[in-house]
Parts: sequence; C-alpha cells; structure tokens
Amino acid sequence: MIPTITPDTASLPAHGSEDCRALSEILVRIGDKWTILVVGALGAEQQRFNDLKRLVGGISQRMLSLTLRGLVRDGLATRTQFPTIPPKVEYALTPRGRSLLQPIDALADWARQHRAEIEKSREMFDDEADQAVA
Amino acid sequence: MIPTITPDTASLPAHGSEDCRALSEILVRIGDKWTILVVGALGAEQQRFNDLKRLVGGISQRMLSLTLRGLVRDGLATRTQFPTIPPKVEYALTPRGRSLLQPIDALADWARQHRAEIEKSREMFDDEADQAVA
DNA sequence: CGGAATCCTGCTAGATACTG
DNA sequence: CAGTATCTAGCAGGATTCCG
Repeated sequence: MIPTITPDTASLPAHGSEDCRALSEILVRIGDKWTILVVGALGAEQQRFNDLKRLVGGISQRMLSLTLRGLVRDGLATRTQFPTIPPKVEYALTPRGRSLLQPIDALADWARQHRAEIEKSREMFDDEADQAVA
Repeated sequence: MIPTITPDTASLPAHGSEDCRALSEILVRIGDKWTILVVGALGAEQQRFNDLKRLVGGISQRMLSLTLRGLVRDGLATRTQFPTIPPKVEYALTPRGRSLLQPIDALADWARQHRAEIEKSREMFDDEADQAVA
C-alpha cells in the first residue's frame, strides 16, 4: 500500500506523510480570491459591512457576504449586529483569526522577497516560449 | 483618495498598505488545488512525471502538466529531460522553491493546531443554522 | 444599512483520445 | 514515458433585484 497525496489526504514530506491534509484544507479555506484580503482588512480593527466593501475594492456584496459567513463559521471572525435603524453590523477577528495573521505574514514576507525574481523568471520563460514558436 | 485593497493592489495592515498585492499574487499562485501538493511531493527529492502523478493521488495528467509548467515558469522548479528511449524527465525544486517550504510549513503548523477547533466551530455554526430553519 | 435570492456567464479542471 | 489537444460539465463569482 503506497501512501498517496490527495487534496483530501495531503502530505508534505517535511512533516511525515500521515495527515497534512489539514494544510490542503486550510488552503482551500484561505486560498480563494477574497478571504485573505478580508482578513487583512479586519486585521487592525472591527469593521462594518460597507466599510469592508469599500476597503476591499472590487468585491461584490455577494462575495463579501459569503466570505464573511465562512470566516464566522470557522470561528475566525465574529458578527455583532446592533438592532438600530438603520441596522449596524460589525465584524471583527477572533483571537483564532488574529493568530492566522502570523503564518499569513510569513507568506507575505516570502512573497515580497521573491516577487521581483519570480517576475523576471516569468518574462524569461515566456520569451523563450515565443522564440520556440518563431 | 482612499486607498483600497483589491486582488491587484492588495494590502495587509500589518505591513502598511502600499504593495501587499504581492501576497495576493502568490496566493493565486500557490492557493490552487494542486500546486502545494506537487511542491510537497517534490520537497524531498526530484521526481519523474509519472512518479509525481502516482504520488499526488487524484491529479489528472493535464493538471499535473499545467501545475509543473507553472512552477518551472516561476523558477520554483526545474525540468530536466533525458533524450533516451523511452523519454525520461525529472522535476526538482530550485533553491527558491525550497525556500517556499518554510512559510508553507508555518501555515501547515497553524492548520494542524487549529483544525479540530475549526471543525467544531463549523458543526456548531451549522447546527444553529439548522435550528433556525426548524 | 446589510444583506438574501435569482439569474447568468467565463473559466477551471476532469475525461478522453492522440502523439513524439 | 511524457506529454498535448479537444470537448464538456460544473461551479465560482459578477450583476441585478428585492427585503427587513
């Protein structure tokens, strides 16, 4: 029986190959188009729905709503609604949500350090591809 | 002019709000369904195409091919082909690719530490939703 | 203001078949 | 063995509309 790596039973050699499926799971969770940006927008302080919408430029109401509900569902954010008129709802990161900022920042650091090189690699790669065609 | 956070001009408050778009970029890069698993499979040592296909269970030839090409394009992996019959191609992480393993592992650690709690939060959230319906 | 419901569409990724 | 080419279904996500 050879152990395989699947999105459901993922493993990274660095950690042995039992159950790193956890990594795959959370990447599905935070690897989508908006979650990280919303978490970032919530990072400093709690925010109201439309403030978040403005802060995270380009997001639709639908996707902001879905993203926030996902965060709340996973206990990464809280939703507090005030029964005023007009209604007011505030979202904030939970301690668990804030703890996510650290590995996220590590990734962001890596991204900043390697962005230029990666961009250069891409150009080289694409240029070679063009030459191969010509 | 209020600065906004978009997938193209992303920012995390933790790092000031100029150009954390880099994070969003690399999340698009590694946040997909297969890249992390392939990087993980390449983590220990170089691998041949069909070995990777076996290692990363469930991936199609097409997606493995596309994923590998993306990694090579970004200078995260190398492709070495031997003009033998039958052909033999080996993929390996570059130093840059290996350096990615560290922030990835930080994320994996976070995932392992919080997986159970998140799972519990989800069940609670879903139960409450069910009650609301009933 | 803060959503939910509906509709519609482009792209992703799986399956299959073919090639050097 | 190591891919590419083609076709297609499903779904993510945008736009729009309506509601408390």
